Amino acid sequence: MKILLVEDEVALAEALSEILKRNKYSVDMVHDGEDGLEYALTDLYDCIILDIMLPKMNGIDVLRLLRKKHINTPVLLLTAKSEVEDKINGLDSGADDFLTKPFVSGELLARVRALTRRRGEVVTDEFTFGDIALNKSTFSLSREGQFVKLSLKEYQIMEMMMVNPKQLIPKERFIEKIWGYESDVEYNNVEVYISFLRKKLGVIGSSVTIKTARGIGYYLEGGE
Amino acid sequence: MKILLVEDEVALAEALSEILKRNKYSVDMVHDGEDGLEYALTDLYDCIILDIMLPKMNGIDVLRLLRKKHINTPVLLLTAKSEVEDKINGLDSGADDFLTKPFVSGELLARVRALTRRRGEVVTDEFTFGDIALNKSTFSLSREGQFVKLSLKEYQIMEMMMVNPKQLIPKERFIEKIWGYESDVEYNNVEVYISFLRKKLGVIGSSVTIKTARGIGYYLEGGE
DNA sequence: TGCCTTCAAGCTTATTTTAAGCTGCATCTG
DNA sequence: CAGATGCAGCTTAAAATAAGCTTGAAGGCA
Repeated sequence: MKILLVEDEVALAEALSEILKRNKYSVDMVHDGEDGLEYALTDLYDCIILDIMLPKMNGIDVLRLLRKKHINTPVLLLTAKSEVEDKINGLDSGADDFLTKPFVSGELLARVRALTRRRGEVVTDEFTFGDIALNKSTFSLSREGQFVKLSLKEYQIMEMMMVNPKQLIPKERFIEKIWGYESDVEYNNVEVYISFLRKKLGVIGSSVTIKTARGIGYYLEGGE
Repeated sequence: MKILLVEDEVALAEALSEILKRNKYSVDMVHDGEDGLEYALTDLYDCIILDIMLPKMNGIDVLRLLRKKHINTPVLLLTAKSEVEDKINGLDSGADDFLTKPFVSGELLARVRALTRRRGEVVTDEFTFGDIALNKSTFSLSREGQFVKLSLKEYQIMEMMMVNPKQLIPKERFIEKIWGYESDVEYNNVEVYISFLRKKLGVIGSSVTIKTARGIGYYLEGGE
């Protein structure tokens, strides 16, 4: 998910970029309106965060030109407090949402999320390996139309293995990542969930199996 | 509102055409890729429904050629289940949306509506999913002539789920979007409204259900 | 007043954890 | 080499915990 950030206050820009990156977006950052326009015209972005007050060309004009050239990337405008007219102009020029400075990071993220979702494209929240697919939006495992629902922990464990299948994952790693470092859950707990998962793989008749590496951990196999 | 339907399975094509016509679209129907391309190039259509597997020329190629000739009519691609690669190819070639076979008519209509709306003109005030419709201007849920009124919060929650049904929505997301980021309403509040909505879905006898994903959130299911 | 919203409490149900007995491999010993 | 021993992991059932549901009541707003 690629975001273009157009903001001239360098400190703020850096901070935002940092927040976005930490949330798995890849961010391109420019500091004036002309650059913003040029980058945006590549139509490479899933979302554009655009300040209104910018050197060389203001955000509203950038937005207007973009829309004229049929770049319909969702745009989130940043406005200084209470510039109501800006908001109205922005809306008329094709902005999708506003954020009034100052704002908290959670709000920014929520809006970006909303904008990128609104496009309605296909959401492939799916990992696949061998003959199975792990679906994030329904927390289920499937194979050829057969489904089983997974519980949260089951899902997390399965996801870890499917991110890079065939990769051996030590039991500690599961515990660290899912339960946290200072949790004192026993290894047996992981074993229990592996057992649940094996059963569910059987239910949908998958050829994928969870292999045990004695003394170490688990990995996925099968599907070739 | 004019739609081009390119689908080689004649029975399916007839059925779709019937559904679309009943919803006030005028439909042209062709059964292979070459005809599809030729018709589409007239640029007469508001939306093209395009199967991928087609005789003479496949849907992806048709789409690619169209886009190359700057025909930007919104295209809804029909893919067979689990052809993930098709989806990726389709997206790259300029498709606007996908529908995976088999699908229900409500979903087809909703997507066509979304695609034709994107162009600007028509503003529908209804979301549909499965056998129900959510009416934006009357704040009501309906199924085959039966109505229930929804309160504001009920409506907002329902709308969020109907925008992309089957998509799991975390409770946080509801709270962020409906109550605001810094509100400290409890999760229980969402649960209460979900409970209200379930009751109202029951009242109109809908087959749509709100599924719980424990520890995460909710999603709509049903209608097939 | 009447509806909508929120909160709280008790209840129900699912998930998570613990614990115990079993299985099988690997090593040790006679 | 056979049998014994021990460890690691597997599986299951049951207990503990957590999440979610539903209802009723209180407060707010029109």
